[in-house]
Amino acid sequence: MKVRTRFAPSPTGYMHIGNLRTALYEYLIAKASGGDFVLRIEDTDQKRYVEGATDIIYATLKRVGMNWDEGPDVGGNYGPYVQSERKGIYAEYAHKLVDLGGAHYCFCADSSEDDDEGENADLAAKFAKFKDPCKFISKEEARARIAKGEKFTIRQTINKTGKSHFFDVVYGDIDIDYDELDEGVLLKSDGMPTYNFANVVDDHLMEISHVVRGNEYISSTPKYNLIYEAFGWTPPVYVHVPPVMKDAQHKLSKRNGDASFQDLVAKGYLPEAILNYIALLGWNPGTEQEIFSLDELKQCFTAERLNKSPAIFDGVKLKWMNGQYLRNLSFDEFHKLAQPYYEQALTRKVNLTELSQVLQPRIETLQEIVENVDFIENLPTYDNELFTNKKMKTDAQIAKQALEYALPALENQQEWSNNALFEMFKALAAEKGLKNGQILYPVRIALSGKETTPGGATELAVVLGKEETLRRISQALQQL
RNA sequence: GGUCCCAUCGUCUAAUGGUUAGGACAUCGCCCUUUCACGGCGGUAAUAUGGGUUCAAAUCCCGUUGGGAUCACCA
Repeated sequence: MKVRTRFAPSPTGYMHIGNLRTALYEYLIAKASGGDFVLRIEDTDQKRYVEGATDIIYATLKRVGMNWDEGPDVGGNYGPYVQSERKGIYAEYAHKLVDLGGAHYCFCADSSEDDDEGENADLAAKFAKFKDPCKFISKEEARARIAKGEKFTIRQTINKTGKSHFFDVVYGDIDIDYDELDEGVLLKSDGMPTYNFANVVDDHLMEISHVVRGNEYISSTPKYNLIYEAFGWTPPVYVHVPPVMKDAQHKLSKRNGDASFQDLVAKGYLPEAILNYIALLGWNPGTEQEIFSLDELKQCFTAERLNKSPAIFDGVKLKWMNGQYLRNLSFDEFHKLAQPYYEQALTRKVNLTELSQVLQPRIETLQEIVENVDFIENLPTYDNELFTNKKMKTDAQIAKQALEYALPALENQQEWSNNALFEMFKALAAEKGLKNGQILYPVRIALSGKETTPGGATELAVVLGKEETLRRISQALQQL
């Protein structure tokens, strides 16, 4: 049997990290065996629908290279792939389920129109405890009332007692008492299905073989199995995954202001690095390899190595990993990705090629470019105390001397490259009886006004260009 | 509260009865070095807890504690 998985997000806003990880696992399970990855939009709750949300889903999946074989935009043999367009299908199956004894019509008032949350909870408690009184209304009577125009829902009927059992790839054998199961609404009074019904009907009709979803669905899985059973359908393989956490107590969520995929990209993280990092949040290959491309993940992913316990999202490690990806980029790729950040931070014309060269091994997110190049745009005012450095054996006095030597030497310098400048300074230091650092350190301070900089004195000189270099050294000499 | 699930360094995790409990991030130290990084080398650091079972338990069983999920006309 062909493996088919689906990513079935609700278009309610941003792409959350947890969602993306679930999508990744679904994609990998399918692709590990050459199966199909299906995209289905679950928009049965019109109240929560957010305009543009599906575009974010498309864009994110495409950006990380997770291409879907079937979906609303690309079509397929099992469409439509948007649930709101499948309304008629659910209604048909829901009425059929009533005939099969797996559901019943219910005429209880819609408590969701009630603003009082307390009453809402009371009603829920009533159903949980006594089950639904409407289940005793005969089908004939119910259909007569519906024919008269009375509002209704279709509610699941659960008459079984004892324990239900199912196997989950991650959690193993799970037993849940049928008494714990609610006779929940399957088809709402507006004719739309609830998730509880739509996902079963769609997963069956779309021939989904593996259902991958958050472990919060474990406790309702027996209800879905009852529906499969009533229809005579075969349930899918279940893969419930633990949540991605912000800390030990809280899930990662947009509501808490936690970063979404697009937030991270905007902060200068590479999509490949984000994907790599989240793949390892709850899964490991069984080897010590940590850096994986999507293709490599396809090669070695197995759902059996998925973890049971929640994983805390560690931004520090993601940063490290992003740094690894940045360093593995070819120089040209890095330079290209850096451009927007240069445009944002610099108006002065400088040697950007040299700048990229010094930045690439130093930064962990592209956003860090901005804070690293501030001194290039505007030389900060600095105290002469900055020239004092114990290890370099310099102070303001030595700096003044060193810069006085350096200025004419730089003026005469023809080849303005890192190597040439470095050789020139070395020779100058030797000639004047100074240590290399005693001349290079003051030059670097004069050029940057900062204690730490990306790159050394000569690299900064190349970045700034001859004219600006001379200007900044002269300025330093004036204040010394 | 009922039910279900989870529990190895600070964090992500490896070890499917026998390991000096391994790796990575972070942290600390050293080396490299024109500052800072990068890179290299090394250190600190974990089986929540109490009982069993076994020659042997991180690993199997039970309890405790801690945490999470669920109990919607949301998904």
